[in-house]
Amino acid sequence: MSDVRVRIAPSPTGPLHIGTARTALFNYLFARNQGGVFILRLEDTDAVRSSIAFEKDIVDGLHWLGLTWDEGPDVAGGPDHGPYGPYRQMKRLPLYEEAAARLRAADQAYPCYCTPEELDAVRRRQEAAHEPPRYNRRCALLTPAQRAAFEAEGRRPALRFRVAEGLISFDDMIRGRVEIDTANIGGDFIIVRADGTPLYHFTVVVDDAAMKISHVIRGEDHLSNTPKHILLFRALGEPEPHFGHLPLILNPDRTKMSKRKSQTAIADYIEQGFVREALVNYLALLGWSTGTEEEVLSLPELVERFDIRHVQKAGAVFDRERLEWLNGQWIRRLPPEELIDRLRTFLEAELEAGGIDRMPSDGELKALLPVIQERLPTLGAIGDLIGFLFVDRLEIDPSLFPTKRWDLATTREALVAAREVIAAVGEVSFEADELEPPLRRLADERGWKAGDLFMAIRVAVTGRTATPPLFDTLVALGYERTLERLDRALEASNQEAPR
RNA sequence: GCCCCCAUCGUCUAGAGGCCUAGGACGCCACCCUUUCAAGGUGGAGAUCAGGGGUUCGAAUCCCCUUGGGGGCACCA
Repeated sequence: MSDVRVRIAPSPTGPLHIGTARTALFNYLFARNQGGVFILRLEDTDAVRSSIAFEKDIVDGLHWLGLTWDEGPDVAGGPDHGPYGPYRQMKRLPLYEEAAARLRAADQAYPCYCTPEELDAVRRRQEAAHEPPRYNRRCALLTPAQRAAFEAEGRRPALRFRVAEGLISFDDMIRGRVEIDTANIGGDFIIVRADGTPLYHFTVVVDDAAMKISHVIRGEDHLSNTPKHILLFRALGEPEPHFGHLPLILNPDRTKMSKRKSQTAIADYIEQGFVREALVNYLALLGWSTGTEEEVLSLPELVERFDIRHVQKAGAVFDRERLEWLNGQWIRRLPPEELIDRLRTFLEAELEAGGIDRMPSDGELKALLPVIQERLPTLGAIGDLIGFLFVDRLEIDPSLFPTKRWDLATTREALVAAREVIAAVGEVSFEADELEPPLRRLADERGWKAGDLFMAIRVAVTGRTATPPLFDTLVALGYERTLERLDRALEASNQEAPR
């Protein structure tokens, strides 16, 4: 085993985001490719916004994607495992307190009595003067007496980290050498709130150090924050990890992907019937490529080929069409039993929503599978595809009758004739191969185009113009119901246009 | 505003100085297959490699500038 240790550190302040999922995936691919360790750590120090429901969404979502981690919590709200626990920041408070005390004792951090309102006013003034927002260091050199005076006022101090002057540089695994002057990072920053809870930039460093994280792979939005982290690692006397900043996932307008402009919750993709194989495959190829022309790759294949040096530097627009194409690819690759298994949830939802009146049996699904597997862009499309087979009473949109190329009289005449032919085939030999020849013959005899006849039957028995192949559909419907629906369509069309 | 990052078809990308008349995929268009819809097959349109300067015998590839885009600058993560 290598000494590679990477982590995904989501905060349970929202549902699992597509960007978080991709960052998790890249960390996972890197760890597995290198024979390293992949860790899940929950950054829940924002007590106001964090919730167990979001934690569940995140943990479940990562599991759903098929990612496995070696250390951390396995279940929302449940225990965690691993030699560097606990893996929830709110349970690591003593660690941060200890680290903060050390920085405080070494005067690398100092208490700041400025109120949020005061800081806001300063920031506003700087903005108005076109100056970069930056802490004015009012509390940086307070005397004990001044501190006592603030305390007497009842002010509770936050703890601020002293930012040293100088140039910070590091070799980003994706971007190469990056240099940032600490004069440009906004001045001394707060590491512990007035209420004693620690802040992100601080906890992330304390934990990455404590958990011996070797490579920090995260989104590019953290690139500018990296000097803060490096400064903290140094102040704490800890070795710096390697950093790698992934390109951002973008909205169609090329801004950072957001809930407002894109669908960002993994749960929504799951609910719409995207399969994990496709989502993983797609996300891996957003910002990375194998360097070959391979496109459809499983998680193990991705692990095998992953190379962080081939990760793109520029942001990547999320292309839902391409995801859907990949989803179709993977649905077609699923073993039949597996597909049926995954379809069940979606059929149940369809039943729940009243789209169908009964659940198809496994046998029925299995028989239908060959014609639906290549027609499903998402699992959620199943109701649309075959729902008409499982409704008790079919409603036909009157605008579909007569069919496009025929008038009502011809349509009705055709249905009457087709009903006779189908009835003559009989229940025993009700098979696709038995149905097609006589119906073709019928069209021939009457001088109709077979396609027009088939369309009339299709609309009559399914209520739709696009369906799986007609004869398979009729067989799935069954002898009795096919005749019944033909009769009803004839009745309905009669009422529509009485002659 | 300041700092940082980035820049190849509409989109995701291949490209590590000559293999590039820039390749693939999605999407789009046409044709084939075909009872509809898909799937599949074949072909096509689509990028003067953001622009301009260098370096070099030779640049999409290296350097600089410009332009454009993005991100960061919280007692959020």
